[in-house]
Amino acid sequence: MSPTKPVTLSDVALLAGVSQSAVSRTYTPGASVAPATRERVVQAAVQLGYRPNAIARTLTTRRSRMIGVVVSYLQNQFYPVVIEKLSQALQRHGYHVLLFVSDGHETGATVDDKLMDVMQYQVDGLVLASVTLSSAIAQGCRAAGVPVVLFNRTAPIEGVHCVASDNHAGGRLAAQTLIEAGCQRIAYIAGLEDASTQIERERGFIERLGQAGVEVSARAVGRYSYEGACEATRALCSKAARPDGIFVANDHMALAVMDTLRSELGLRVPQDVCVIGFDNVPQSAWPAYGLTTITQDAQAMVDVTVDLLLQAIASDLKSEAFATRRLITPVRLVRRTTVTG
Amino acid sequence: MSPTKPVTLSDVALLAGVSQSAVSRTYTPGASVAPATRERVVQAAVQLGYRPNAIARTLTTRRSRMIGVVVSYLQNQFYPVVIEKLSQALQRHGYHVLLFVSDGHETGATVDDKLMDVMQYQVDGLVLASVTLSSAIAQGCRAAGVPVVLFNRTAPIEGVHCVASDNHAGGRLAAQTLIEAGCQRIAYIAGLEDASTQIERERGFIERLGQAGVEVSARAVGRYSYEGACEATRALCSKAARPDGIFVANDHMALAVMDTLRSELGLRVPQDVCVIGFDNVPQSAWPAYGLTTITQDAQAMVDVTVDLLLQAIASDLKSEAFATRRLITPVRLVRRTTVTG
DNA sequence: CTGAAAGCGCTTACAG
DNA sequence: CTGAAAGCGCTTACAG
Repeated sequence: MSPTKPVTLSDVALLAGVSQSAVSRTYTPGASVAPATRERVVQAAVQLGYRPNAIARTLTTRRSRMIGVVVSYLQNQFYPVVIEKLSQALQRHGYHVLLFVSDGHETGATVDDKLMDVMQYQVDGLVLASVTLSSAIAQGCRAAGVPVVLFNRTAPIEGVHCVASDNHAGGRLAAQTLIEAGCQRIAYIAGLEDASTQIERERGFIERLGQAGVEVSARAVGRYSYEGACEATRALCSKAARPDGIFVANDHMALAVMDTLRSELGLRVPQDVCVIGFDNVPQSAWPAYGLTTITQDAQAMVDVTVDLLLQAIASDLKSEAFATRRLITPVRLVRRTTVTG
Repeated sequence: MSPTKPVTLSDVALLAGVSQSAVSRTYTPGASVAPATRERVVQAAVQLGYRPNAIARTLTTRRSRMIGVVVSYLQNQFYPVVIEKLSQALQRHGYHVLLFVSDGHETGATVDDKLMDVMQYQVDGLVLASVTLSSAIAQGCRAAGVPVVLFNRTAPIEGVHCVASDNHAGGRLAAQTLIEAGCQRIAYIAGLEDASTQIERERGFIERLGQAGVEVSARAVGRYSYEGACEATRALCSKAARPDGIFVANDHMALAVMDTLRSELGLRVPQDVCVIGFDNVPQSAWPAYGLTTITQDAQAMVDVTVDLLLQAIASDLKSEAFATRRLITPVRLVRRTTVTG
């Protein structure tokens, strides 16, 4: 099983008795090759077991057909779902994903450094789906000439595209749902303080609450992690007047909130406290939770992202200008069992 | 924001007033460059914002420092965990992962075809963590000269390495646990019939049961999916003598089994029926489930995989022979609340 | 439709 | 320690 040395284009040309150009054109869609020539090339190619070298092609065409995607916390099931859909959508267009998992514990500088590695692979585009990433990096990548889209996140950076759902409207919906359920002491569990998604959801929530003349009775920070959300729940419920309704910044944390409420604090959901989340991850639908939540349509977000990327790449190719896009996907309430009414 | 044309090595050489070789050596660890030369190169490089082109380097060195990883079903939380750990371990060694998500619904030929795309990117190694993949593909990739390791799976293919946990011992442990709990009618819910992992777990299970003089009272196939497991549970419980103990081929399905048992069938776990899974995914520890399970140490499996890959790549470099490895990671019981006793 | 030639951005013997 | 040159495997004007 000694690795045989790879068959190259010129090997094929030799065997087929044609020029390298002819072979190359045979594998370039739309190039002009006589049927007879193509036939001989193909025969030689299969005989030799020829596989074009995508790396060499990248060097000459300056197109790698690779998209860098950066994520951080895969425990939150929203991200695996996104990776799966994104990867499949990209594959359908002949692209592949170069994955980069940023470790949440590292400092910004380290992450940014390692991310620059990804740039060295000449990715044709970059999707940043990590909340913890500095905005500087997005700017840096864009400056390097690669289209970048922030996924499930926004930032007012010229040239950096964003795809997110309507977090503000979602926050409002959550508030309304809790109000209509008759909750009196409404609390909020935040994600990471400076995440745009977190900020928008909270803003919409507070705004709608305010319109009904109610204020958030308590607030804790769950940092987007399961453990953090458990702690936040304990903190909230140790107060004098425990909340009877909680909006949690995402489902992943909301599941932790429910676990803590029921198993640790002996409280019933929704009888003692209503819980509403955001994202609609697969587990939210599992009977053990039946979480009422605001749906974020991952498929729509992915489709929009791929479309955007493809357009941006095409524009780059023709050196056309391509305006910065900030795309917002609609959101809707999914009623299950964790909010009364 | 017009994409500036990238700075190349020769730009740096020009500005620094040295040869390309000098610049190249400055970025090649261990190459001999005079400190003064290096200094001038580095200065020119930062001034120009130079980033080495990993694609060009790959073409000359024949090492891409990319590892292809193939997965299929990311709903099963075991895989996101693996991807995260694998990606991070690889990054630590200067490698990156080219991800390929195979769609479970496609036919083998289609998948294999698309997988061959990944090969065109000259990956230095391949880890196949998809149950549904044909073994032919593993063989094909290996023949192309790339080290391949089957992850969480085994196959007796010369030259194809395997990393899996001790599924047979795990199956035995599950049987023993159910027997000791006093279960009388013990059932099994299988994954995908022809998956090696599925087969080994079941074999160990049946073997240990046999030693205690008991037989599997019922068996259903869950196909590794949540929905499949729900159906399997219904099928099992519609029989005359419903099982009082179930070993489920993995945790992802076991959670579905518990949901169906409790919410749909109104049965208590473990009072009415004991449930034991395999993998120890994060959700199994969540209070809503508290699933008793056989732990598969993902970190250990990943570490072993990376180690193996690195060794195989190094051997290839020196054109040394490298014996086929089949590595088995130990397994252990994690008692929580779904089995009595 | 076809081929010869240059070039993509690097690395690596080979001399010096 | 350093540089000139060849080469990695492809694509792409440019002639014909």
